[in-house]
Amino acid sequence: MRPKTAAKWLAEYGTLEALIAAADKIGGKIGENLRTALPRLPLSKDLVTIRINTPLEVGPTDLHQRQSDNEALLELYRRYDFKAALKELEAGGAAPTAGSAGEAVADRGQSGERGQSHYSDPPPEAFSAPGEYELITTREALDAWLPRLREASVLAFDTETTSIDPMRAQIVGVSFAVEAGKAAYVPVAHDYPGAPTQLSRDEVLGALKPIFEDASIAKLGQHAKYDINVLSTHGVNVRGVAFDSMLESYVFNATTTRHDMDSLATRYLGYTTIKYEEVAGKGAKSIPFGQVDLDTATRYAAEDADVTLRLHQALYPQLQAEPRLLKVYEEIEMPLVPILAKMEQRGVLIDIDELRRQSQQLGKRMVELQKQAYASAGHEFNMDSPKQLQAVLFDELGLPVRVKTPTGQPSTNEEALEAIADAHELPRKLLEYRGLAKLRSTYTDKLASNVNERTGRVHTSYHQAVAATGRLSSADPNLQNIPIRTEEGRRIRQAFIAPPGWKIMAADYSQIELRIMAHLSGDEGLLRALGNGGDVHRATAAEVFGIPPEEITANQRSAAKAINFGLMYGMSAFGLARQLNIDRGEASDYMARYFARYPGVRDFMEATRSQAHRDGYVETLFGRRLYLEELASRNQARRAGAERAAVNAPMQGTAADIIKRAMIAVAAWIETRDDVHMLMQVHDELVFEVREDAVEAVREGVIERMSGAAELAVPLIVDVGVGANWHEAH
DNA sequence: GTGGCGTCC
DNA sequence: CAGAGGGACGCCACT
Repeated sequence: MRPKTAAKWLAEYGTLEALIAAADKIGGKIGENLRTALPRLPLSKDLVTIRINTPLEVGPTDLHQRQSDNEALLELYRRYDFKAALKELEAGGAAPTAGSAGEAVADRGQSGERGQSHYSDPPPEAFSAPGEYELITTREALDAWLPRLREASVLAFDTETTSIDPMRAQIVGVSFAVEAGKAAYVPVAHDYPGAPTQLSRDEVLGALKPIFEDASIAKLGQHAKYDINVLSTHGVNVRGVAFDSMLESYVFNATTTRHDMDSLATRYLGYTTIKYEEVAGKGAKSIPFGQVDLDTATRYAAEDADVTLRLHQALYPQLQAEPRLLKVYEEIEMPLVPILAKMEQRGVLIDIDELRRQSQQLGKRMVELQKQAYASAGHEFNMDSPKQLQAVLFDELGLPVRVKTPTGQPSTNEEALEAIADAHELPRKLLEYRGLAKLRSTYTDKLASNVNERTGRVHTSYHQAVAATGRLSSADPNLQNIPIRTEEGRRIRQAFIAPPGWKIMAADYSQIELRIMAHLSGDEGLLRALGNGGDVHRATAAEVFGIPPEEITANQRSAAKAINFGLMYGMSAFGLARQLNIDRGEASDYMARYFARYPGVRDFMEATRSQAHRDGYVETLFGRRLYLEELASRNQARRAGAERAAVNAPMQGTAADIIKRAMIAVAAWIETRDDVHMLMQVHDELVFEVREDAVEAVREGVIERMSGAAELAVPLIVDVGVGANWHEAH
């Protein structure tokens, strides 16, 4: 059950007056929909009427900041094609108004004309919170709410727990809001001296379960995946999560760094929320939420649900006004939420003994290297400290400084050590030590510590609103940067295992970003090189060097590969030269030949840059949008960086869209099977555990759905590997 | 909290 | 002329 959109309501009633009259007659119900449709309240006479008719008082957002109130009103009318009212307003003119809006208009001069006033600084006015927040501690009070929850057009909910790790969290209370300003908190496990009697967790979850599990009741959360996971560990399988204010903000403008509720409330509602630290303290002095007194807890928890609802009312209409963004939100991001939740809950089985064995081996070798390094330097020092390393290498040993850090210091990174490795024995020792130290601290030891004692698995968190391009990210632990390049690192993957009778299956897209570049650019040469199904880099080398593919040398192939990848990142001839360890002239020559053979690629990149400068954003194939504020920067380096990002984002972002679509298709297919689970996503790869007897069927089904996730001008090729562990599956 | 470094796609 | 490779997460040292 979705609320009607503004356009539908206005179409139905014809005039704003008629709509308001209808709202008056029916009262809250229409008011609810109206609020969803028109969350902003321009200070015009017409909309003051709405304000009176609805309890909502959302602060002005970007629309009002960058335009006068009357202009904002006009834009709303235009957006909803509300002709009669528009004419009326035009007759009265749309003179700019004074005050904060005027300042914002001035601010707009920097970027507004290029559409970058899409969002702006926090609005000056707050809505008049708090609303009516009810504390529920009796069965009667809870029962009185149940029908309201069922009948809500959108049910906002939130859980309060004992941990930010959903796999370990215990629920201490649940809150919900059904209309702005009307929210409730149901504590179930607050325990402190003098704590009032509360309903039990079992009784409350038992009463709410039919509602949470009813897919026809549209639910809303802020970062709902967390609450879905928490409720899942409590035996409640949440369905029907149709909205998530965090993802609405992310799709609306992914460039905004933070999409947490406090930031969003400030930004879009002009409202300062109660901070968690204010009620529970922070650091060593913090107390569990269950020890927060019920009055304070109610103000905090009910506000969470209330603000979530208000954010949705502010953000969702803005998405509705952008059909392509709305599609990304409704058809990609929201369907992905329960899928990611499931992957996180399932986790990946880890062979912890294997990790321990590897850790010991690494430690042994590190001690040897340490001794050798001390002897080589003539004294002991901390090999993990770049600062001490710098003193030993460049001050004491007097080795030449070939590479500097961005702050101008002599660098001790891999490139720097390689550059002086022939002049002294120490750099080699350091290089090997560094590699091993990295493997042990970041992978073998850390991964082992992340294994959940209850499940024997690692349960990563996939962050859905972090990467500006639309990619997912993974944390705690990060499963998207497990080593693969070197054999000793790659062995870490031997610890990612399947249970007895099951296999690990890894399915990855072959050169997906290159294929997207071919598709978006339409370059005939590149399309041909990718359409033939052969070795793309070899084919590129053949084109660039003008010789048959079979005569291409290893060096020529790797040069072509470096160009193929480098171009997608906006690399220059200088960068290519460094990458391939050749001189700049040669690198320029390669790139010139590349562009001569693939002129469509050059044109596409140039077109992307100019479109980005014109609009202030770039888009993926599916309409996901990335704003690039720094395109307008006066700082040349920043501007150049933004241009590279502008060229890269459509490819990286389209790849992200495609694999997300694939995940949705695959998840729908495997939903009714009990012989396969999707475990991991690593940008162009999906990893499953598959029962042995189902391997062939699943291989076929997964390839079909991943390949079919987009129709490009070149085929989407998927490679599949199967093995006892992730290492073998590649 | 920042800088340096290193892992992945 | 200067600067020169996109997007992440996380470890360690150091302030």
